[in-house]
Amino acid sequence: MQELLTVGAAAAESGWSARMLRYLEQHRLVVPRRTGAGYRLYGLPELNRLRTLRDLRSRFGVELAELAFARRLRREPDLRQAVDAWLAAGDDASSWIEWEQRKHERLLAA
Amino acid sequence: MQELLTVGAAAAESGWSARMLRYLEQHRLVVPRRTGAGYRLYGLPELNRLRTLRDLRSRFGVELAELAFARRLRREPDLRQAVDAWLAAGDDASSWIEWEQRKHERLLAA
DNA sequence: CAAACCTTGACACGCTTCTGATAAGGTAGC
DNA sequence: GCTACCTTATCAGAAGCGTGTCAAGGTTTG
Repeated sequence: MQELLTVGAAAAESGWSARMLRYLEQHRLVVPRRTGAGYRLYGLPELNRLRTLRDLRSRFGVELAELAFARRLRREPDLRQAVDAWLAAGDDASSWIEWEQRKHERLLAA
Repeated sequence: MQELLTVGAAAAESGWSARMLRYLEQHRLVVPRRTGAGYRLYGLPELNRLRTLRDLRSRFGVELAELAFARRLRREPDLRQAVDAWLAAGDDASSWIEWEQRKHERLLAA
């Protein structure tokens, strides 16, 4: 029982609120196991996951939906390819094709 | 002047509304250049981006915020690494699918 | 100059996410 | 058997997204 924290203790330990721990479980982001009577029990792996998740959010402002999308990206090659293509096409006017085209268009627009 | 469309024409051509074209520009997803007086001018590259963006949304249900996040992922190595670490640590993968599925069910329920 | 565009800015609506609060009831340990 | 915790369920509210719409004013062009 030393390493297993109940929800309130895990909340205090991890910096989340107990409410949020339940929310995170509901969305299967951090799922603790349960005691016979249904109490949540958080072990070291869960606590680590809670901490890193917290870090992701506070340092980078990452939302949960965005994490889910990153997940999709790595397991759906079609999607990943489509997104990469789209981003590569325009992300910073870096493409000289586009650059050239703009030059010509600018001449025409004068 | 043939290839450069003003916002209304580009809207008609691409299937977005003019309002959304301005919205997309505001979020730097598709940024047209401007005429001297400030009119937006959409060329072929922009029209293509608009079309492929529509495709991304309809085929994969990608939201704009998610695309923006994908863009962040390729620009911010710290972020990318942190996210990858989190995803790699996430053993129980099946749960994430469920999360996404709920979202799609909600979208379909219209 | 008048019509038909365009500009920015704002308000508004419906929907989703995240978070807290509160209620009604079960469990553990002294 | 009290007390302090836990459970689920529900209501509430701030903030953001995707859109439409309207207002006040500039531009192009016939």
